[in-house]
Amino acid sequence: MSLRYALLGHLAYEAASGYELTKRFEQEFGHYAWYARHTQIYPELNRLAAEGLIEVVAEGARGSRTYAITAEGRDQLRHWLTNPPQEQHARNEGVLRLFLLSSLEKEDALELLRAKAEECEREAKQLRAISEEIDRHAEPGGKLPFGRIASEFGWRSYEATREWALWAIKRIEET
Amino acid sequence: MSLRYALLGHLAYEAASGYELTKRFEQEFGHYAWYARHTQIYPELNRLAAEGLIEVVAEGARGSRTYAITAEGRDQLRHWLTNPPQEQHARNEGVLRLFLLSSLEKEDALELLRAKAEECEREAKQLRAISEEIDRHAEPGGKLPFGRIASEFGWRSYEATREWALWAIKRIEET
DNA sequence: GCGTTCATGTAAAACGTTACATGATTTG
DNA sequence: CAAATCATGTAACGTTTTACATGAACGC
Repeated sequence: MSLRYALLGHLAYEAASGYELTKRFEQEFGHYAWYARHTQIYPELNRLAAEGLIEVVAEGARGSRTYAITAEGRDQLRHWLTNPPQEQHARNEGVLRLFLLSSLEKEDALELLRAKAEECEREAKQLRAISEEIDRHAEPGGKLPFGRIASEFGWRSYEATREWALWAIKRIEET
Repeated sequence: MSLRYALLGHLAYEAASGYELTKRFEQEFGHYAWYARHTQIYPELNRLAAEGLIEVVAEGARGSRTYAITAEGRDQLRHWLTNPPQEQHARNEGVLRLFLLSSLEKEDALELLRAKAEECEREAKQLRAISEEIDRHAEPGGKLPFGRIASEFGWRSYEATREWALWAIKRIEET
């Protein structure tokens, strides 16, 4: 069910083709929020169009179709966003791996944690650079670019994970 | 495929029954790392046992079976943990909702962000209290309790999300 | 002894991945 | 004109959810 709202959300920000949406799902958006492949995206776009939540607003080269959200789609998206469920759960392989580290031998765990801390540092720096780049190019007073809120969340998440990994290294070394 | 390693990881830390594992998946573990229901857990435990990766070490009241990981299971878990994939993606409805906020009207978005920031503050405090509680009860020099690494990750994640929400509120208010 | 919690299971439906498929347009 | 990329799709398979099901033990 979430996939359709992920798609509606993208299209609420701006019209796009299935191909363009697919690429976005492969970037920060799919990295933190919701990942999907083109094989799931195209059929869902067709269903959304059949239900009148989105519509084709342009056709381009190679059979590409640009979709835009309809008023009905915007209503449903708004309803979903403003009615969050009480409980929620995750399925994140990266975090799962971190949680299971304590089942490894001390040295194996420390090695993986050190590698993770370094990876997080690299990623945080990169996303911070992307954030600043977006800010430089944004016209002042214009709408907050879609990727901007994601990149900010991304670097803060990586930074928090890095600090957690450093804490875990210390705790494990103490034992 | 991840579910089996989540189960092996739990059992590598300590033996448990399907029922106990189910409860853990409903707590922090399922909240951040990997969520599963009993309807998925019990059949997978039976498969793991049939493959010799875990084994029944005790039978209790009401037909409960306590499983422990075998040497073969430990090998496979270690192999999985020490060979992480290059790319990884998430499917997290909570984060998805945050990412799509920018598609709402300014006031709706601000209201949700404020609610989120408060929720994160509450949760962070609670998990921090749980972390300290675990530390108080742990014997010094003993192994790092399984939930300890999770609760630390949890409160740091909530805190980072809270700070991000506060940043987003400021950015949206500026426009 | 009655309601709750413990403890496990199955089957159908929904969702997501992998493998396969096709052809148009652009770039060098 | 060949290779890369753009752009969409289908079908089989695997994973996860929902709905249904059963009975034992515990607390009052």
